[in-house]
Amino acid sequence: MIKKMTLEEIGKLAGVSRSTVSRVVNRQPDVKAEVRERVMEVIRETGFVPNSAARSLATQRSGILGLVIPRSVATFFGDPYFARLTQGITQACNARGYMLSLFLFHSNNDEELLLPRLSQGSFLDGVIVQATRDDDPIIPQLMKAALPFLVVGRLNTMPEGVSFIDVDNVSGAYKAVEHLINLGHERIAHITGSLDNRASLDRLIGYKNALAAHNLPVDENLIVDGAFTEDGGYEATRDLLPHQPDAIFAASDIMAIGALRALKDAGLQVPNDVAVVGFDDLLSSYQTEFALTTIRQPILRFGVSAVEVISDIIENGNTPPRQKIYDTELIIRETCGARQ
Amino acid sequence: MIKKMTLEEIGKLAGVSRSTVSRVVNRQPDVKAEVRERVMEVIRETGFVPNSAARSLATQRSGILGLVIPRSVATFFGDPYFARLTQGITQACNARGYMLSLFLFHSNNDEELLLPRLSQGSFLDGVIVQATRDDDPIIPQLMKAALPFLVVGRLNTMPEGVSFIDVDNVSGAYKAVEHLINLGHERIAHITGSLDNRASLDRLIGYKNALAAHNLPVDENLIVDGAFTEDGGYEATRDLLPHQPDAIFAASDIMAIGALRALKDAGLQVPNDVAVVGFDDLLSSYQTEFALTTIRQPILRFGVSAVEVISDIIENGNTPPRQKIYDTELIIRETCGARQ
DNA sequence: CAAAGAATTGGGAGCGCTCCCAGTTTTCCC
DNA sequence: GGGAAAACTGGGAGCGCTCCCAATTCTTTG
Repeated sequence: MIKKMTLEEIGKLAGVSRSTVSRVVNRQPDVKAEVRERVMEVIRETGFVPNSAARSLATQRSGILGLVIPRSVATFFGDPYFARLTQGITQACNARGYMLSLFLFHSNNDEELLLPRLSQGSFLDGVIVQATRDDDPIIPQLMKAALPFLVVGRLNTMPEGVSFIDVDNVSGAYKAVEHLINLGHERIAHITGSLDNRASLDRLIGYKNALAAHNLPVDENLIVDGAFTEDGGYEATRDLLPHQPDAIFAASDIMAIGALRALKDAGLQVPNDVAVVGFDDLLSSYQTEFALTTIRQPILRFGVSAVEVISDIIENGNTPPRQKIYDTELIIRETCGARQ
Repeated sequence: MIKKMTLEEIGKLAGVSRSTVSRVVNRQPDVKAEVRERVMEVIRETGFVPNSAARSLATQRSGILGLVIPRSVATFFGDPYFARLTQGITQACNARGYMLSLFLFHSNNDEELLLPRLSQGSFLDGVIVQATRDDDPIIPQLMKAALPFLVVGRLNTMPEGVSFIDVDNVSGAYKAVEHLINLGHERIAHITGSLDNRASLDRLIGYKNALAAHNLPVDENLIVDGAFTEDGGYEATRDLLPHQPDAIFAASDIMAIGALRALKDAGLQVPNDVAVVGFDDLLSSYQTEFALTTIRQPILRFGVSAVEVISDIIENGNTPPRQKIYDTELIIRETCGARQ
């Protein structure tokens, strides 16, 4: 069991003052090399780590970032999206010396109780918030507090002056559909995610844009909601089959898997009878049964980038607001038929 | 934008001293009702929240718990197990007023750099650590630091005096297999998880115990490693089929899904030709294609309980070490055939 | 060799809170 | 109504650190 030391005590052991030890700990230049070495030695021997509360109090900085998952999306926390995002964020935090504090709101009550503590207690230097429903009070509340924050994803209508990072869902969907069109498909169906969600909406727009750009008609019978679940994708595909699509673009890989399964059960060949393209490319590690062509979102880099942006905001203020949109990448595997 | 206030300033506004405001904020009894009300009013108006660094410095308590995912298991972070566990933990943290700090170690370097800061900086009141490989240095390091901690899961050989909570994998597996035996099955196969893992090992023991208790032979051909993945379960099942099992107990639901798929592809009926039982019951929300009989682990409650135990240790010390083992529950659905 | 300048070091003050103790006010009871 | 006890309140000290400024030591240079 290691005794907790103070700067003062370390100083005594090394025969210098509190201030000098502080300089050594904080890597400030004005210390004679020989003295620095002596102090470092004592620090090494004692395993001294400065008290973070005292440091925060003195510097008005905590070195802690918050990751806030609002109530309205906390139920999706099991989604691999969050796992990856969190991995990216922690990776970047570790690299930059930030600690990460996780706020998963389960109830209204949680939000009401925690939000003020979180935004006012000067416990956090900045916050990364997952985008939520437009009418969620979190973002307005965060704006009122003088706390730097960054939204990951977007709302349908984004308040003025808010920093965010997001993926270009419109162009991602466009790429997927254009790829199918280039392969000669004409009756391209779309399985959407839940449409209360900006990402789903954007992917739908991209789908329609691509059809329009290639003079293909939009057939509403070929657009079905799959609710972002595998079963939803399965059911949607069953509904789609009577309308004879020759390709399906699913707004998520999970739904694409459901679609593939439905096609298999219906005795259809992929990609010969029906081609399939998904969206996300988050599943690769879990699911290799199908070699799914998909649109890759760089979620890991996304998390890393979130930390970079928020720390930029912390250092330099939120003007102008940072608004970054990441590109997606078409990953061609086998379900689209391009590899035959 | 709300100005950050101090106790002193709130006191001035309410016409009382710093100390009285402190008493009100901390719900101490010795304040006249009328004064208390006046102070509360000012706090409400100003949205005052006490500075947490100052409070931590004075009380030597941070109100923050750490959740540590060691490097050797961080790659599994996408597993729904962690999502659920984290949900349970955050839920309990929110309820008890703790903040949660997440440490996901990605590299050796992360561990070496962060562990001392984490255990010595008096930044955390206590730590919940996911169990890891036996030779991982985290637990020994945590023992050396004077920081309360609790292990979730178990190592193969658990150091003396360490507190942990775990699920009774042996009896869970026993229940699953006994259920199959009671249904009249005799050639019961077992798809194991990765065997470098205590949980897999324990489930294997439970499987063997149940066979032994009912005088059934252990046939090594009926025991195959499925590596905790769906594909692993699929492959394992293909390897199993030549040995004609009449039932399969998979050590995780994911592997059970793989098994079901393999059986389907082989043209076998479930449960008539082969019965299947899984383990976990964590997938229900994602996957409803098969009504899988399984052994439920109460992971959510597990997370909640972790917070309770660690805060008990924080308050009352780690003697005697807390060691709790949670029971599992057999969930009978359709793949076992009990419902026919 | 002295004076000026640069490099290094030490110590006071203060960050905002809690805790303790010494007042001060109120209440109670004979 | 007076004294003791109870209830309440205020202010000093201190938590361990950083930041600033003054003091000291070491270099340089004319």
